[in-house]
Amino acid sequence: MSRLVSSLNPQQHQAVTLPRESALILAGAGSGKTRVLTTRIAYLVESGQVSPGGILAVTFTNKAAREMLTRLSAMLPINTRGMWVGTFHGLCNRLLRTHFRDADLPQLFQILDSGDQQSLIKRLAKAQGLDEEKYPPRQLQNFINNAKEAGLRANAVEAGDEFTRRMMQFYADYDAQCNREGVVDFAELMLRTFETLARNLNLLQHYQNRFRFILVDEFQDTNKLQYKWIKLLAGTNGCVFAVGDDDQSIYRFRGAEVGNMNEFVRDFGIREVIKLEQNYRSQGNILDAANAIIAQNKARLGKNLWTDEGKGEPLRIYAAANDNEEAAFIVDEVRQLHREGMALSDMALLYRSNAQSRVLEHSLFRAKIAYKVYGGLRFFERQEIKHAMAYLRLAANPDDDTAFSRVVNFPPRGIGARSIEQLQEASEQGMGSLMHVAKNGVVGGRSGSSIAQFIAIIEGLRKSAETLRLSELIEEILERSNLRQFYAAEKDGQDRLENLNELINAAALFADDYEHGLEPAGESQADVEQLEGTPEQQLLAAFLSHASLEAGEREAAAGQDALQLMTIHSAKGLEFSGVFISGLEEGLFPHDNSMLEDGGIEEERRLMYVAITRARKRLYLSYAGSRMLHGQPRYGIVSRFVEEIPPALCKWIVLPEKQFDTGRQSAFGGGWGNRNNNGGGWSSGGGRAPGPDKDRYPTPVKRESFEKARPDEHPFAIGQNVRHAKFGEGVVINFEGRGLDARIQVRFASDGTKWLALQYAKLTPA
DNA sequence: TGTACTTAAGTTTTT
DNA sequence: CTTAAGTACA
Repeated sequence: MSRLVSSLNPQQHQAVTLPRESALILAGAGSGKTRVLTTRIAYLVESGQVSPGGILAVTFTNKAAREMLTRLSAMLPINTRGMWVGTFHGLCNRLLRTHFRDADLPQLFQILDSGDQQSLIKRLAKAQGLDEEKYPPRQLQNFINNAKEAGLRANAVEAGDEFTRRMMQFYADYDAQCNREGVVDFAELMLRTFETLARNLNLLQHYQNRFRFILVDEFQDTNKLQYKWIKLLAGTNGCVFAVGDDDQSIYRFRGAEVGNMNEFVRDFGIREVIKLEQNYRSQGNILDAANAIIAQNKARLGKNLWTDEGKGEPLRIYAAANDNEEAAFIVDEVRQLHREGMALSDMALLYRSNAQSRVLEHSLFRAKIAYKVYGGLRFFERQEIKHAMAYLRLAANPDDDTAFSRVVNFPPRGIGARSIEQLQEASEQGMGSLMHVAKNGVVGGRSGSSIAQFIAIIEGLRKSAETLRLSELIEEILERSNLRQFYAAEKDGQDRLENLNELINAAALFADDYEHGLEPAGESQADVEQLEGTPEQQLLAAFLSHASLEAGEREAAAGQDALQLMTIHSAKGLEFSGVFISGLEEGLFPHDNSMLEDGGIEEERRLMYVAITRARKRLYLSYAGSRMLHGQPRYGIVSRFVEEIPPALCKWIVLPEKQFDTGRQSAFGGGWGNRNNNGGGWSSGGGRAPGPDKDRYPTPVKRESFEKARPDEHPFAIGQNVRHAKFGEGVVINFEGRGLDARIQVRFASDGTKWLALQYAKLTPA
């Protein structure tokens, strides 16, 4: 016992050893959050307060769940089998599989991923003759998911206007269709579980009694429904250990409600909020910068990170003339750090939006620096894998229309759009699923026989599914469907073939784990209802769930030492010795779109906070005076977030060969160091803010660029910094018209982008 | 049915 | 610029 808690700091210790009462742990970045969570579980089990079966620990990602399990098995001598540790959706899946009858689901219900969901919506919208212009599938999907994530069924959605009423109707039809097919989408997993428990008192009490301790990771990311779900399971006597960080709440756009933290304090009568503020990751200057930035936010619970490890190096800031130069700078610094012994894999290059990776990749590629981009397609999202899985889904559930539509004519077997339409029409007239009407011979002629062929393939697979091993079944799918032959004949099909073979491999591995009880779908005897069906069916269902719920890493091929490229969002939770935050320009980061939303800037600022706190030792911030965006140059000024960092923590990098002149500040680089001419001070500090050391780093002007950018007929240059009497400072980004009609477009630091009539606008060079 | 061209749009993402 | 999705045509 003492072994577990002896090396914890006082706050961690307090959190881990709390008596049985609900608590909120405000865990700052790098404060040992996962450690506290897992040690708490180990402590509870080891001190005999609960048996493993009484633990429910819930996370958002499979990765986090795996990490927790790995750490737990290292801490506890006993096996972790009886514990319920998983993602919200994984745990819901587990509950629904066990209680499929109470949930009104077929035993082998399928899970639709976002792509599947969208194709179902498209199919349905088309069948209803819904105007795609007025009701874009994407919007319908959002409407449905938002409603479900708020815990609302179609009949509960308030519809004030005709438009909403129509979407509500569609939502109802969509749900009906899902029920007919026996499929559930992600949000449905949560909502259905919630409803099943809420309406079945026996079941609810069983689980409320069972889960003596509920632990929630990344609590700030929970949506309304997830919070309701937690409350329901906790009941009146529950004990919820919620760990989160409001300052790292960056997922509002997908339904996360930071407000749940305050709700939680109120609903559960939390007496004390424990703050973990000691940081074990970053050096002092980095933490000071993070603290200073996040302090600008008003809506906070309040927290300040500290370390006893010393200040470390200053943050390095670089103002590039353009995106290419920014990339070149990063390449040089990465090289240098690598030479000094920092592993490439210990460095991250972060950006706000994926599109920014292109230029960076280009430079890295030319410089022959190994890099890895996160965020690509995942294994189970690949086209060829989805096709193979569709056959597998039909083997498990022939009424899965989404799977049917995907492969009825793939590989092409001469079933045209008209035939598929006929099937769909028949299906809508209440004649059952696509497979069902297909069997009834709705389509005649040559297509009819092709369809019969397809049915025969599926029927054969269904038979095989009863006897063959999973990997053998997939092997058979590849052969009988002609998928393998099809890709073998395609000119670029080689990779796809390899992936298909990998699928067989993955299935074999999965089956192995499953039989050894490593996969949670194999239920423990403690549960109310035993799983039914043959072992083969269970395994098949588990594998299909696995494919939907855990689509695989978004990581490129692993192994080699490589620089890590990713968006700031995907960097959350990770740490690196060296971190580059690129593209720190107004409009890009904070992103333009965020400025329209209420609280948008604060969310962007939290994103900046997350980015900064990824760094252990060295942190670079860079921005570019101009960058190509959508094929056009876009001129930017330095992000407000750079200005919010106390200048004393920063060192401005100016490359020797870039020192041209010490004249007035330019323009082109969006400020090259001194954005404000306040006597060398750099705006935010006031007083004796050091900013760039002028003796060593004269403020450069990049002449060539400056000259090129100045159209003769205008008094201002594109890229030039200007001052407006009312709007303050900004940068000229465009012109329109000539003479008295000429208008000038300026991106202001505080008021966004505006078009001004050149004749009237009182602009002065800044 | 498949290929070639046009057109529009372009934050962030897990399950 | 780049990509995805839709349209026109052989």
